[in-house]
Amino acid sequence: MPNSKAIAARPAGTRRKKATAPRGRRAGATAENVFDRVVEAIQSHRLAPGTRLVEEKLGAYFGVSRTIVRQGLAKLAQAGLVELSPNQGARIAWPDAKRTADVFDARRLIEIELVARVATNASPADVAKLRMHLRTEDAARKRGDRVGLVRLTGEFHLKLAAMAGNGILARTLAEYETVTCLAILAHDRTGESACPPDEHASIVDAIEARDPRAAAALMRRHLDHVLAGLDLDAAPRDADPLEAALSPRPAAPRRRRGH
Amino acid sequence: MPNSKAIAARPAGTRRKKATAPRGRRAGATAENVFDRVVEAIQSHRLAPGTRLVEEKLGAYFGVSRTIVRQGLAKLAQAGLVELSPNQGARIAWPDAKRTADVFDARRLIEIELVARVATNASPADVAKLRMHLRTEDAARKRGDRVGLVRLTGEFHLKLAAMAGNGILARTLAEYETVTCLAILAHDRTGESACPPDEHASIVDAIEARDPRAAAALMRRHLDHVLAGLDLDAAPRDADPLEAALSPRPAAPRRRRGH
DNA sequence: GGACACATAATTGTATCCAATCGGTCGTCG
DNA sequence: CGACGACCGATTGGATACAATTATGTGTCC
Repeated sequence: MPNSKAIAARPAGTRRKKATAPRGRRAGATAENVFDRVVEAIQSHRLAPGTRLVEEKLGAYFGVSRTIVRQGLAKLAQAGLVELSPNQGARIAWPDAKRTADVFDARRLIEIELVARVATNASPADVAKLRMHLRTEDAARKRGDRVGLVRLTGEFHLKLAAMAGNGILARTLAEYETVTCLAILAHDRTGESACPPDEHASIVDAIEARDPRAAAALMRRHLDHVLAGLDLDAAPRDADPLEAALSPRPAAPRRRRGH
Repeated sequence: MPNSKAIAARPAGTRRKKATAPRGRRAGATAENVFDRVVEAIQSHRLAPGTRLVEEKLGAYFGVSRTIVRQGLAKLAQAGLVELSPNQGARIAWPDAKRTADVFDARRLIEIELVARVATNASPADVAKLRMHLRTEDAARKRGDRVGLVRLTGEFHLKLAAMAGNGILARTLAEYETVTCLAILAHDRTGESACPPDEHASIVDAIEARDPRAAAALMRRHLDHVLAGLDLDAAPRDADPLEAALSPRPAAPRRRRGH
């Protein structure tokens, strides 16, 4: 029996004390929030594949009602991050070998094309943005911030995709990216299989040199390397049952969207 | 892949009379059901882009509670078929020119590759299945069943994608397909822009001949033709407000699929 | 000791209720 | 006569209550 309430969950005035009181919408306690936090927890290796997600527990952790949790879970399921079986609740998905291979195959197809386009059309500003990102990645690496690094290396691919100008493909790739993250979690053998250090840099070099061929080839090799780092035969291992995996967030980057 | 359960319109009596009545789960009255029926209504041109979808109305039509309707709408929104603005409810999406172009771009990228793979690997059984499908398409065309034809031409692409063996890409393509359908609805100038009659057949020919290059080229041309048939400058026109578009049994005969 | 049957607890699924919000209407005032 | 503002109806957003279902534990019988 976890110490459910223990988490100083909501920083802002949660105050759900009085049922008759402002029972209306609480800003910030939305389904996207649940989604983001679970995604982040996955990326941070705090939530392992296979973990059971009980609605009420999640609600307690996040300080929201089951209604909201449910919406979040639905989104997560749609994104393929969570598996939702009829009367048995949700658990973090465990991408099997086939699915993992398929995702990488799909990414290869899409990203090779996108990076070539970027290499063809990228503005100096774009290149600068990528270089800046690389520096951030390096900083995280130096600092030994593995969690941050995982997130950042993922974002690199997303930024690249966004530069290609096709919103739909970028969105699809974002989905794939998260599943990739999950697959890495489920199948990494070293516990360390983030993207190899310099490959992103080489790709940016090729982009700056306006060499689509090279950029495409590098991207392909890069993805192949990441895939090669996985052990697809790994059997599902038991997951810690939610525990305090989500509760005490260290200084949260917390995206404050809208404005 | 809509598993249309051929919903017999609920006997309008929504029975919210007594709370003690069979308030439990009614098989077949699920969120997927709502999703499928709306998708089908879109494909059947019964629901035009821009149509406002009022939760309670939908619920009445489908004989389900708002809870279920909302789940369905959430899925539709996730799939990009419905736009969900914060306090203003849902309406059928109206893909603008950019979005439409992006979808076609994405489809080109993916389908060219997939069709080439199929042309490389297709078994005789696969080819037979495609030929069979072509016959069904032809039958619908001969019979003047435009609604059925729209659905079938879409399914052709889906079946092809499934044969390529990558489940993820097939799923992504399925999403794109539905959005394509929406775009066609929103921007067609003739009211008749289904896939040109013989192009599917040529593609199958190329597959049977095991000529990936040709298959890819034909697919590209095919998609370009469909896109060319659209008038992307078309301004949003007002949509009939849901009307009896979905309701029990208005004008539309047929439907009643399954058995 | 093991398997089955039943009671019980935990959890999910759905309906319903109430507050919040939006859009429009009407009335008042400048 | 037009503009602004307060009401009102319609509709969405969210929490909760309760039914349904699955999971778990216990006792009995073989």
